[in-house]
Amino acid sequence: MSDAPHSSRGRVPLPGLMEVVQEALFAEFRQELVATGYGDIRPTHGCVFRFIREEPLRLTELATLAGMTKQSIGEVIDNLVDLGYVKRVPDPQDRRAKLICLTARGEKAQKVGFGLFGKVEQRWAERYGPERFAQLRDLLEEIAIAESPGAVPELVRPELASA
Amino acid sequence: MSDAPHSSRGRVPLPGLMEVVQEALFAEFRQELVATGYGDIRPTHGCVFRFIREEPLRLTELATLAGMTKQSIGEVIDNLVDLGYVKRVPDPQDRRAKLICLTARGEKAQKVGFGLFGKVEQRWAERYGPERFAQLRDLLEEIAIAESPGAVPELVRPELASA
DNA sequence: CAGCCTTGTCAGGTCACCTGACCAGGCGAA
DNA sequence: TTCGCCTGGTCAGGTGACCTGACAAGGCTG
Repeated sequence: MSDAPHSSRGRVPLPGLMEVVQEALFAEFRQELVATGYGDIRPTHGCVFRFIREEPLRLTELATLAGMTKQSIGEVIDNLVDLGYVKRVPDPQDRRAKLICLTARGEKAQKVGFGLFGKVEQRWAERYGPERFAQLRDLLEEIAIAESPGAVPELVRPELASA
Repeated sequence: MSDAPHSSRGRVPLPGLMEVVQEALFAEFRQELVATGYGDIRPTHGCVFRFIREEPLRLTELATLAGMTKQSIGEVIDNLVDLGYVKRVPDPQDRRAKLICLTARGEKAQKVGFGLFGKVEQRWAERYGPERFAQLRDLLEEIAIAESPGAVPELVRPELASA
């Protein structure tokens, strides 16, 4: 009782707080995605859509970028192939390798998805104050780069975020 | 190219950003926890430690608070019983029910855990600027309450956060 | 062309959840 | 008081998203 606003006692642990906010944000995105007709895209699929751009990537490269094993990424890709969002194309440079490419449907979905991230974020910015929200994002970006170098390739390789 | 700092293009999607920050924060907590000798406490166990205070709770109440099924919470409790952090005590009020109580070891672990959350947060605050960091927390709290009423019982029932 | 490294796949395991079925015990109405 | 219904907890089994280990097909270097 009579805790100062930012004292150490009586505070909700920050990780839990971040988790509920992140979940709410993602849920709103997900809802939009479903409403747009892409309900078959699950959160796990993000690890593929995030990284493939103009030039396709190999499964192994994708695994490294996503910080997952080849097997796990392979399973996600199997799934996306079944759904018609990506295809495996034999790599002309190396007969062992396969290039993972977005199909036309996949490219469209990716564009829609990135657009919805922006839309939801803008909505939240208006809801909670553009200035404060911009500060939130700036600090989060700063922390992300400082704490997890390499975990945010889009920040290190900005060409990845150009979609 | 020549994007304004906060334009909609070329931005890392916010949910991903939050995820890496949250993960880094939690990893630092986890590391401290291990270093303090509580390496056998896994992230899943949080759903029990978070909610039990002076008066013990029933499994069902715990499940509701945690937003999980009775079965899932039951499994977590089984595990914590094996580790010696909690015990099941028959409820004198209702012979069907069992009260979930922290053992002495469990209470100590809980106290240490909450302390470490505070410690890590304070370290981050110093690292990134106490003012900015306090603003971050404030906005996150505001958003959490607004977006997920009920998902942060500690904010709604502040007595839960008094440890 | 022999031996080693890389690419992707197959098989199987784990962890953190879930649903469905069920029993023991409480409780209100007949 | 006892019958039928509701509730607390457990047992059994399933799923999704990862993991490790083993391996064949193909490239690369001496």
